[in-house]
Amino acid sequence: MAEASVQAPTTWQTVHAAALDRIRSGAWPPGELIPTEVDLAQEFSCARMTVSRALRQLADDGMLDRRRKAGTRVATTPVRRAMLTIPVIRQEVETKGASYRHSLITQEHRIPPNALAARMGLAPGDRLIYLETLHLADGRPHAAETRWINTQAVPGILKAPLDQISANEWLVQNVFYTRGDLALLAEPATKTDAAHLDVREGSALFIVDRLTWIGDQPITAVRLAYPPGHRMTTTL
Amino acid sequence: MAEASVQAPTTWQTVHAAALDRIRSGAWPPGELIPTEVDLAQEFSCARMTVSRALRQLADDGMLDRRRKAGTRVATTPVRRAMLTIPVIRQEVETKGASYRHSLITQEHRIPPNALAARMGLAPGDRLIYLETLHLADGRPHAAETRWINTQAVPGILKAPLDQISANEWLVQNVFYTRGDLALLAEPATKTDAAHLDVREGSALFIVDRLTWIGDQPITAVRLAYPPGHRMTTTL
DNA sequence: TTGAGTAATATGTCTAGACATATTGAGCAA
DNA sequence: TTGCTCAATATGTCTAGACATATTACTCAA
Repeated sequence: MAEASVQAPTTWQTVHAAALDRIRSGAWPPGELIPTEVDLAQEFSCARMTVSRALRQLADDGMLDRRRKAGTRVATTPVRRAMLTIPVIRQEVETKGASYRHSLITQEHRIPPNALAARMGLAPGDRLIYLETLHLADGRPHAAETRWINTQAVPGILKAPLDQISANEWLVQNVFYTRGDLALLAEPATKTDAAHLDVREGSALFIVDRLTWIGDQPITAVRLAYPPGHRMTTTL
Repeated sequence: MAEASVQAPTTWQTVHAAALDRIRSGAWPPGELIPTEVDLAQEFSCARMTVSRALRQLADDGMLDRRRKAGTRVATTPVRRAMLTIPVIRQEVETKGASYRHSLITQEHRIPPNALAARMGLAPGDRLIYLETLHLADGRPHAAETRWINTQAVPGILKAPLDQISANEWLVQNVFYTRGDLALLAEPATKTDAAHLDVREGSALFIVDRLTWIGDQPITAVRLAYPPGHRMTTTL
């Protein structure tokens, strides 16, 4: 029941693949101006929008630089961009096949250190919720969390049973942030870290530092400390 | 010369913004099925493709899950994805306003450790180029690089003057990889790290571990060690 | 020579209609 | 009940033409 070979329609994926191939093979070197959408549409016998869709995708992925009138160029620094997914910790643990549990160590109202208050744009003297939580995978320490929450931005948190649902999860489920700053770094374990994670003081910890906002209102500042051996991985 | 207020055309950005607002405000809760493209097109008095463009953008950003026939739902786990840009180290240094320099410490052919050979899928006994490079910002250590290069995949590297141009830069300019695995972690400084970076042995270093491929051929494996205090930052 | 004004041009987007494709769910048969 | 078939449906994509917009390149006057 073989169909006669009909002229297969050109999809944007076809153009995308062809263009990517030309970039990779060096036919279109970095910095080079590539043919216009109209030319490519003619070459591939398709509509200009089809080409546009393909090139936009490549531009989104950082392979091309596009500017009106100026045309489309191959990116000079082939952008090496990595997508890191920042999971809810429960998921992070459970996708490893381990069982998740968390334990609330400290919960109190406290005035944040000046540096943090400044970073969050708070008036001096403003109190925040301060939480210390230990996340466990199969009963073993997975990460130690230190968190400050701005109750003015998230009043609902005051009624949340944070010993049952972690602040991490509660916030993800209840609050959409509009902006977040993320920093990854290494730090030696403090005495507290060492006690929580059951490692020696001064051990090299992997730290995820995050500050999230709704508009210009700070919601929460988190420091997640992972014990030695933890790897945050991704594919480029 | 004020124009009479003409019916402004609805752009996909309008729909995008409106949809995002509904998601954030909770009008479209997580997991909820949102109206179909046809309905939204009617609501916003625009073509279906305009709505489609807007929703596709939101889906790309992880805010929506779309499936044919099943419809479009608000993502239950609002994927928090961070884009990390992995810069060429020269750029990383120069955007800080510092002057870049690198120094080649070791360059030799060597048989890689078994673990690495396995990870790269090499036959036992295959030799690679082994490089130790120190990257300097304003003359001070910025990062210590340990790199293995597969000459079979990149024969051109043999002719590159690696004391003048860093392997990092040479590879970025000359080789397109098709896939890369990236890991971020913390490690205590080895004796070698300590000497290169001028820190105490055992200090908490931020490590970027990368393995890149062309098709199924491994190109290079890199370990970049950053001294304490280094932060890799991004915005979500 | 310089600067202002203008035409040319490549990308960005919208439209309206059409067909493709995956998936669901209903109806029917074993 | 279980499994199969088929119609319904929402998204995915293509087309052809039109207008919008940013930016370059050119022209001409001060």
